[in-house]
Amino acid sequence: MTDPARQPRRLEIRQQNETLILQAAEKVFAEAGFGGATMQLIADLAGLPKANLHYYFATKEDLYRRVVQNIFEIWLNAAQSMDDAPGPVEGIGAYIDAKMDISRRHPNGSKVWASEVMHGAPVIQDYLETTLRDWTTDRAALIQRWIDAGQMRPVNPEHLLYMLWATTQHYADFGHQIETLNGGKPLSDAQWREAKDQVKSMILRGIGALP
Amino acid sequence: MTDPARQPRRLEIRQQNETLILQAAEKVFAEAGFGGATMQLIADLAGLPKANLHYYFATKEDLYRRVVQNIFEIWLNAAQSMDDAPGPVEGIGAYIDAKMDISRRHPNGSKVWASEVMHGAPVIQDYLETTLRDWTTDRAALIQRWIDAGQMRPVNPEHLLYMLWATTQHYADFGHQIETLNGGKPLSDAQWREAKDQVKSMILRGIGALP
DNA sequence: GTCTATATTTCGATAGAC
DNA sequence: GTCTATCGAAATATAGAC
Repeated sequence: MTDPARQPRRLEIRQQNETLILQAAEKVFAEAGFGGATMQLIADLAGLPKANLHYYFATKEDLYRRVVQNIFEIWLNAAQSMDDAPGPVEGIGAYIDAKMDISRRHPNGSKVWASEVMHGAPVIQDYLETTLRDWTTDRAALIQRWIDAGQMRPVNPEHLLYMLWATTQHYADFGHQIETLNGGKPLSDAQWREAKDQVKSMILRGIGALP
Repeated sequence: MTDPARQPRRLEIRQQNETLILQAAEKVFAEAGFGGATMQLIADLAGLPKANLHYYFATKEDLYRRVVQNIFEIWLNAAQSMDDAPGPVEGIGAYIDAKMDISRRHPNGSKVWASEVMHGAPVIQDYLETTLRDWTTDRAALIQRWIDAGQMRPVNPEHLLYMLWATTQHYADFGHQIETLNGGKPLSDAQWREAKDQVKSMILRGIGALP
């Protein structure tokens, strides 16, 4: 009777349903935007009555905020790869690899983030001003140390970071356009490898870290 | 009485009001998304009664479609700069200059386009499959000729185009994030020049067109 | 061509039985 | 914790006088 496998505790039920709802919400918010998404669509995709969504998330905005926070944390974790590297080839190369992998595996999260920022970040402005600003300052300093050590050309670190974000996230946010230009078919495994190689090659050469 | 300056003809009234509505619509669609935008918000911004919008544009989607077409044509015109150039330094350099200028002067149009593509291009899919695909094929061939002539490294032309679009449009689409990281202030004239120089320098060196 | 009033639909959110 | 029924607000779009 108290076997968790047969009779899940309240907490486990809550976590399971929250995850289910969050996955459905990410997809619907990505495809329709915040304003275009409806609680009914999310509920249908999750296979739950609409009222249950309001039981787990008080408002549509609460649900949306959780979706945005998720992708932000995924990106922050991926950035660890940059910190332990001995130089830009390894550090920026690993960061590009990680960001490209996320664009492939979490395209919807990336789109929700992009949409949120494009609309003026009404919900996560505090993240931009605290966590993201601190992260950016630290990584700009790291890049500057590589420049001072002669490991790459003297570029503006902020604009390099913008280029890294823009280029890698483009494969998620504009994935539909890329797919259309690819004859209507998603990029294959080989094409994704090619994309990563091309992005790394052009950027690492662009900053003088590779000959 | 028939003086056009005092007594505008019907056609002129129509064009004036259409332009007024389209400008307001671009701003509202950019800030709220298609689903979040309301005809009332657009009407208020244009200073017209809501019913007048439906007199000039039958539906919200018709109005939206016109806004998306506008930015697309602006980008196509800007691409002329690439065609007459003797090589990648001049051609891609001029294209980056033009795209960066558009990101600064038409950030809302860029955001509406980005949002449309992110949501699967429900309204302008035919543009992607015809005009954009042809444009991309032609420019990829142009880049390939520069490669064959030894004017740049052998990169994948499509991925170079993606990098150009991503990097330049990022300054419009993620302008709010950039502004926040810039201390809450928009980029100054000097900072926009710096951005253009950095983007051109990194990309042109990345493709081996500059030493 | 302009504008007020309104029809109709749909949404977010909640009440209350189970 | 689940679900049906429903409320009240807000949206698109239109009717019809001017």
